Amino acid sequence: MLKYQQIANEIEQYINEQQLKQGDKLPVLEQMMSQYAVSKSTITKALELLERKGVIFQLRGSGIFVRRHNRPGYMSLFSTQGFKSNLGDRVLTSDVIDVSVMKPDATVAKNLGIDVSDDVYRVERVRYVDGEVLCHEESYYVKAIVPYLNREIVADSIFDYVQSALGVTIGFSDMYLQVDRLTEGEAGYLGLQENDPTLRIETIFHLTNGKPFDYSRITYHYAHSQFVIQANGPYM
Amino acid sequence: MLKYQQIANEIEQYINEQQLKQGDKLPVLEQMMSQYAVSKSTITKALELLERKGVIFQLRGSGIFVRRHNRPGYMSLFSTQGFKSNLGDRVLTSDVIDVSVMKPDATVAKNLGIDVSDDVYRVERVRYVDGEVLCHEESYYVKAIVPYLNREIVADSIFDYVQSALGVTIGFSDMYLQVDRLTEGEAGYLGLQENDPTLRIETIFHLTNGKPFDYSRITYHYAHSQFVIQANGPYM
DNA sequence: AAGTATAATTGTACCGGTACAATTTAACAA
DNA sequence: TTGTTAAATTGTACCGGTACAATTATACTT
Repeated sequence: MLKYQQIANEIEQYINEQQLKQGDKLPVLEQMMSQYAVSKSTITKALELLERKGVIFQLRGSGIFVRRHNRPGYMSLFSTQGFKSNLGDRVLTSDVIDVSVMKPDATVAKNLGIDVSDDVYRVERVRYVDGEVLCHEESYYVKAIVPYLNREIVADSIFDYVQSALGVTIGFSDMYLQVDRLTEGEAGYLGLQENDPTLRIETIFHLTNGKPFDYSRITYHYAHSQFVIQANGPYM
Repeated sequence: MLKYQQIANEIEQYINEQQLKQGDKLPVLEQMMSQYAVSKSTITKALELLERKGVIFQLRGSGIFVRRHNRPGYMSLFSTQGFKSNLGDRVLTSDVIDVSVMKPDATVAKNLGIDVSDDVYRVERVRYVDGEVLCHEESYYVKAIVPYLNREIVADSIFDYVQSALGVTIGFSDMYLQVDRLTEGEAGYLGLQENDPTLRIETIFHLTNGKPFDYSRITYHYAHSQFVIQANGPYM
């Protein structure tokens, strides 16, 4: 692991262990430099990472401060989207409904930038947090990139698998949000009524080289999905 | 304006003017260095800014490439949240319902980190994109930080005003998302029916020094609000 | 006590450099 | 042609430095 990532992790761990609150001051840059025995720019990169993550904010002339939002119940939108799993102490489980190889329809092919004759894995799941229904997910993986999946892998974290077993690294993703009403089928999976409100998120995950490899449609249970996004400045 | 911001702007402008598409390659780092006559680290900072904004992605050993999402109809979630106004060519207007000074209730005071005896501005608006109802907004500004507002200012962009006229700079914000049903009153403003689905977003805007100065509750028209979020890597 | 100028603190912008890892291209061999 | 190896390309990590702007603390005045 890179130095600045390692340092960022240690600082975050320190904040959690010491149970620091919003506004609490961290050691100054110069002290961190000597503590971790690295140059200023390395510390700066570590802090920048934490700033983007919403863990700290920096104020020139003053210091480095802890940033915390004040609503414990809310999940980070990105944590439910394959990213860093900071659901805290909450447990994420899945019911696997389908894992199969198939040909994509026109919409799926377009979103994945492939041909309708190329193979994809189709995965359908219902996901739970602490036993409560969170969402229904239907996702498609480019088989040329993810050559093998099974129910066991899919029951756990697919992203951990492709990352560690296949050495595939996720670069960026485009998420499309929309509020809508549930169809009858979806309502069944979520234990709700047809036409109940829902948040639909379609996401296209790209590798670091820009190639799409996963297109997923998620339908959230409106009562069990409260999200937080920590944004930075006018320049985000 | 800072060098790296200026360069970032020029690069983005170049991409738009040349109508570059997803995957198109930009000049290499070294050429940019000589073109703008700055050091490598300055170019790197400019590119990093654009990467966070979702405008480019960089691939070591290969080059710098244009990133574009492929759904023209969708608005960036942050552009409707006071941030960079890249709604493209779409026009944002407002009906001002209320601008008044008052004492906050307990909830508002808590979210703004002030006392119920402190003054706040209350602003209520209905917002439109290209004439269609987008959302109903109710927001509260700490009067100690924003000492004066009127209907004219509020009809335009409040953030531009506080930024330019008051010299106040926005640091970061916490956004809380939730799907729910409309109340009768809200439905009236949005031209919808009671119990129709809606996206509610509460946002707390902070200054660079970490002090909250704006707490707003926005209720979106489900049929006219489609959002895109361009996220970066597992480390966001 | 309250304001005002001054100095110390502290993070950010920017420079210029070395080493390196990932990718692409070129050269080569089967 | 096809696969393999080597070399060139290209962005990233990390170092160490100077200058500076924003904040905070101090000393000084009134």
